[in-house]
Amino acid sequence: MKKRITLKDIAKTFDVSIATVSKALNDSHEISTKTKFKIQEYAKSHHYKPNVTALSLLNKNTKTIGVVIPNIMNSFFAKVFVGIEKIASQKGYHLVSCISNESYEKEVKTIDLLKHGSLDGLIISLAEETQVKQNFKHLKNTLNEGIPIVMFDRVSEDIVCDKIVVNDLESAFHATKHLILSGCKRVALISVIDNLSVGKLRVEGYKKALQEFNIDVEEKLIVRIGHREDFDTALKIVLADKSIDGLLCLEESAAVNALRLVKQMKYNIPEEMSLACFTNGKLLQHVTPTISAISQHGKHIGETAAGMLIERIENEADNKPYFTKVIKTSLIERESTKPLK
Amino acid sequence: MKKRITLKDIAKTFDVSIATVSKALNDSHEISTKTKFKIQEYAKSHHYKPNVTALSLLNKNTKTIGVVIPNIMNSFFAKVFVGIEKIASQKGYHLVSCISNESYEKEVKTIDLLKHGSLDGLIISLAEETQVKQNFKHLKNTLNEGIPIVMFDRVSEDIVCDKIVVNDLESAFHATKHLILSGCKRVALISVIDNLSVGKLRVEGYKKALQEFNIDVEEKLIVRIGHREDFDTALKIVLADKSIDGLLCLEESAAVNALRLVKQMKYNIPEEMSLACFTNGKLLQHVTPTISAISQHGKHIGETAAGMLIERIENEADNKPYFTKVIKTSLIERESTKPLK
DNA sequence: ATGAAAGCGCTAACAA
DNA sequence: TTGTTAGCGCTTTCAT
Repeated sequence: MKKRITLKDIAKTFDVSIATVSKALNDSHEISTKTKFKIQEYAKSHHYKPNVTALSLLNKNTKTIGVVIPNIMNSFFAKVFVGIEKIASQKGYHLVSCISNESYEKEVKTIDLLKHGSLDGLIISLAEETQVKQNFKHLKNTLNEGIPIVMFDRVSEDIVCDKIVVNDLESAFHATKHLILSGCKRVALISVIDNLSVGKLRVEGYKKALQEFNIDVEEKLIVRIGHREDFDTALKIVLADKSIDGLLCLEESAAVNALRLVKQMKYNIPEEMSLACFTNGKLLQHVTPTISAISQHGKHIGETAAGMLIERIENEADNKPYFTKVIKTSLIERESTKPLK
Repeated sequence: MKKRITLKDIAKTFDVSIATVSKALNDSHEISTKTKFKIQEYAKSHHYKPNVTALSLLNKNTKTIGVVIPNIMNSFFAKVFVGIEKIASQKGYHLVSCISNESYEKEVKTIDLLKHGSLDGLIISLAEETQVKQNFKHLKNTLNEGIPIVMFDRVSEDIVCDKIVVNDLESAFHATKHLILSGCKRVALISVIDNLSVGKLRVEGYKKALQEFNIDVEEKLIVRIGHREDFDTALKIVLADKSIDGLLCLEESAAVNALRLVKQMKYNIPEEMSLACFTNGKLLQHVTPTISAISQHGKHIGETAAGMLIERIENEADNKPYFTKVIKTSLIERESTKPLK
């Protein structure tokens, strides 16, 4: 291992003090032009670069942001990550990333590991298990140590920090309303994320829309499917009720699976069965028929999150009040829903 | 910002030296049981955790691996990332990740930034632009500074380090052979990645298979489509030749797009037109008909890469010869190809 | 059993 | 204009 060159090495070469070299390289006016020149030349030709660890220790900042994401194979989170990465790298921050895999333990472990001196801030969307457990000590500790946090999507009211969410309730309200206005008489809701804050909000929005049209909320039309249960079986039971003519799925994979089943059952889509879902992933544009979706603008969420966090990190002193930013979703109409007249 | 507690603080509390506290917390036998006990208790109750930056500076390691990936929205790279993350976190390493976005400049910039003291090793798949430019100074410098690199998938012979690739040539050979054996008379190849090392190898494999069956290689059946060109137009021109009855696509998105066009043209799939492609993403299982694919086992590649790198980092002294590991792909047959008799 | 001192690589206040 | 010193938080010899 060829050792990297340090200030000390340069100092020895020119028989000057380390401080002189430091100042010369920082172009200090205290140093003579001649000395500066020769030192800078030498440093450049020897590829001197300051050791960032030493600088971190000195400045107590690491120009590093931690990103904790439940699952990178989920297109929403992947998009958010892209957004975060874009802004962070623009502003000269590194990303230390962890995939919590929906596990509380992994989330806690990483954050614990990260927060001790290697992190200026944290961006996180809670693991499912964490939202179930409702145990947020690890995050509260992090905040207590002065490390700012920005939460997105899966957030918790218990944690006082900046947040970015979409208007889940309103989006579900809007999508349900759209289904009804397009002619659906009985809309069922399919949730495999009833453990999540966002899942619950979406159910609320669905109910609200029904109420607006004076349609009774039937609990049996709200299908909550756990990880252990068999999705196909659960859905088939519901679809035994032939009067159902609309499906609101709370995320992408449920929609794609539901589509497969509905096609199997020989429904005409969208005439006899309409489908809409949350999260606008690639899949939805490529299945047949294509599925209408609520886009959460993941990349934008990521960019906003990184922006807010870096703002917070670099203007710590300001002590601005914490803020929750709501990103508006958009409904993208495709073949699985009837157009409004 | 509540300051984190340091050894100094503890030392002051008990009126002992910093060294004593350090030893006590490391359970040194040099320290009396009594002293150790009270110091450890105090540290625990005050949530003392050593500052990792200070330790990094001291130990010259950061327990951090850099990961440079061209595009995280690509399911192959996402899978690799998951694999890397799994092993790295198991072994106590953090991941600093960068999305190069296929840009040479971004790749160079990040690596330059990262390598100065904040990285024990690097895992990278080259950006497209880097493979075009064939300029690898940034990587050679990194190696020269003693930072080990593991390259995967898009590698270069110019860089002497550990590598992980799939048997691209052989896989294309096998897939083409499969198409021919299943009855295809004229197989075309669609590449939107002809700039990449892997793209070139796959073309070789395709040619080799034709030769094995004494079929003339027709250059016009090898369709190379650049980013600027319109995929649909280019493909339609080729498909004007109605005798083509098989398509080997070098990656997922080309296959999905080709499928769409072929369906538009009212071909029966797979009878009149068979389709197979590289990279086994989710999309392929959800389109109609489903598309046969060559799985590169991305997660396994990631796991292997992380394993090799950490091995290298932790046993630097061993100076083992560099090694290129070849991961065997598997062909997953779906509806877009005819079964072999 | 405990402490002093040096050092990891760097910056900055203060001296010379 | 240059150098000395102290210090960021920690470990590790080498005294005591």
